[in-house]
Amino acid sequence: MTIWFNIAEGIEEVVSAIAANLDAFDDNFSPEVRLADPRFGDYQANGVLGFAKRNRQNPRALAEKLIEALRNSNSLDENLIEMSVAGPGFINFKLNKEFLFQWLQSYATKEDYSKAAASRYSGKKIVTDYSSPNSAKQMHVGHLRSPVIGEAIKRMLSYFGAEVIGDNHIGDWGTAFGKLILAIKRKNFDLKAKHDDPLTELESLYKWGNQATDEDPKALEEARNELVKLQNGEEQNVAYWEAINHISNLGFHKIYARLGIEFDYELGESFYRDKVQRVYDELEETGVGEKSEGAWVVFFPDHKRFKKQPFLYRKSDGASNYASTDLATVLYRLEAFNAGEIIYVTDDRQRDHFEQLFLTVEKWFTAKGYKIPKLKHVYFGTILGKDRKPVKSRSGNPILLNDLLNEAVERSLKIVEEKSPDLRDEEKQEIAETVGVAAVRYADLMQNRSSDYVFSWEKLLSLDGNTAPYLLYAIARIKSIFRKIELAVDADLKEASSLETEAEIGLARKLTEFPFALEQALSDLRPHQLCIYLYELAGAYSTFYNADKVNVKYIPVRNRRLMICQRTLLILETGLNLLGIKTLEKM
RNA sequence: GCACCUCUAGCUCAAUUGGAUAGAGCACCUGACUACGGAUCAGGAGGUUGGGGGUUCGACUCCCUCGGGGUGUGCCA
Repeated sequence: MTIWFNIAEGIEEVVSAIAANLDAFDDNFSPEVRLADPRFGDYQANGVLGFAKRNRQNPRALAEKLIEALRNSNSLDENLIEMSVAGPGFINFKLNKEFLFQWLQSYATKEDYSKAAASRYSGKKIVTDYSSPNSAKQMHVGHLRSPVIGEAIKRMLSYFGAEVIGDNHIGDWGTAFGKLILAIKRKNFDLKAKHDDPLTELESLYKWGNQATDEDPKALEEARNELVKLQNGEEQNVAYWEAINHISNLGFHKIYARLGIEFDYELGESFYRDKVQRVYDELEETGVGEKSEGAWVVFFPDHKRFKKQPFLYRKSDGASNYASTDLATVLYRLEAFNAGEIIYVTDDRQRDHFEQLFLTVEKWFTAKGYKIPKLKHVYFGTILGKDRKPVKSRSGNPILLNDLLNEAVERSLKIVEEKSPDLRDEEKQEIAETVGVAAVRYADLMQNRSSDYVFSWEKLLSLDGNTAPYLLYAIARIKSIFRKIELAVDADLKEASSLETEAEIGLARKLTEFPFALEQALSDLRPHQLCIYLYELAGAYSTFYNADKVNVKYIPVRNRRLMICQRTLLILETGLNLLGIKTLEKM
């Protein structure tokens, strides 16, 4: 019998194949194999219930029929997997310890894992669009989720074998620059002079410009003119614009470096400024776009909302907006990258925009006969304060990302000094940096992305319970055991006896669930599913660690426990790496 | 106004997408071997899943309705 990497999927296939040969079932039957409550088994097939209902049959009898056919076929070795019918028609599968042991031996190395996983999405080409901050503004807590979630999704897709491009679609073009240039000119700000904190100064210039244009229609007119001059390539404004972006990008990349966020491309909105004309032309030529109230828009007569609320892709003054550049971006990603799929990671306030964008692309590409990439909006909840309003610090400004990370690292350092006073100062500092940054990232990732995000220092900086340090600690203890025994963590362990204790079996069972958890996280693009799994795994390890001593004298027992430690380490490190979180030797 | 999202233990969140007795962390209480790192583990207490109705073998999940909170809604991104 095959020892499948993803067990649920393996059972699913076997059951499907058997059902296909039974008269009682037809093509509409799907076994729906899921993880089961441990009281009943390891996996359960729920599909018989739904199928019986749809066809007005007795589910229990149908399940009996299916299980009998399964037994007769010998496709599942009953010495490895026990099966039974329960309740109204569930089919339960119980893996015995010999199966678990064989699984652990079949998938032993990093290469075994990545090879098994990479078959899933191989051949797919996917662009992930994440972070995408606006120039001339500092990143604050509101900018945390997109890069953190986006990086995790990119890495998971890549692990599954897809060819993934990470693109940072920086907001470096648009009306903000008119206001900024206005402010620079009126305040005589010297972009080339030395400034202590240039990005902060740019941000306050922008605020000044924004206020001025709000209060004074003449200033607004002037800002528009500056923008038009920039868009027409006027030399001085282009020079301002370049300097502004240079300063911004330096600031952004300091944060990315700290968080370990990596992009393949950073094609900002400005990159598409000479590509929007084609969008205008093609939308007009195909009749997808129309002129309305002076602007160019797309209506969707069949849509309950967008028949009245159009997608505005060219302003009445002829200028582009972010809809224009987003449209041009989709086309570029199709033609330059041959993207089969594009994933946007932004907050949920942009849901309407992306829905309209996707609908427009569909109409437009259909009319032109272009291949339509799969378009997905991976949205996340907004960051709120305790008052349910967008989060602010005491001064009224949002908390800066850099300050948040500094605080996290500081708190971690205190704990390191308390728990591990013997380490060198340098080492403590490095550990604190890793732990602090990991805690913040994990706190963000462990929460279902689509719910709103209530910011609290306490939550993002927590170091107890379901947090990154808990996972890192499990890793540090495993490594410590191997150091003590003076054995490499990937040493080939012969003479391992088969699993025996409750804690060993519990941990082994959890280990085999990794592919299922990963699949689940990826099917919905929800990294928190992986977090939940890793936390449960670390929990099962801690239970095991406290219950069964690893370094015992009797080698067959010691080796089987070491083997479980190795697999736990492998999965924890792989999983955290997929989430974009660095791991440690000691802490 | 219209549309969408949301409401689960004191707090912060899960719940395998309609499955079996709704689970974790924090906080609180009780315990743990001088055995490999106690940033740990074992246990306890804590629930009318916002209210009401419906669909069915089965509902936190789907439908209706009422209420609380939030977001979006033609020239910001």
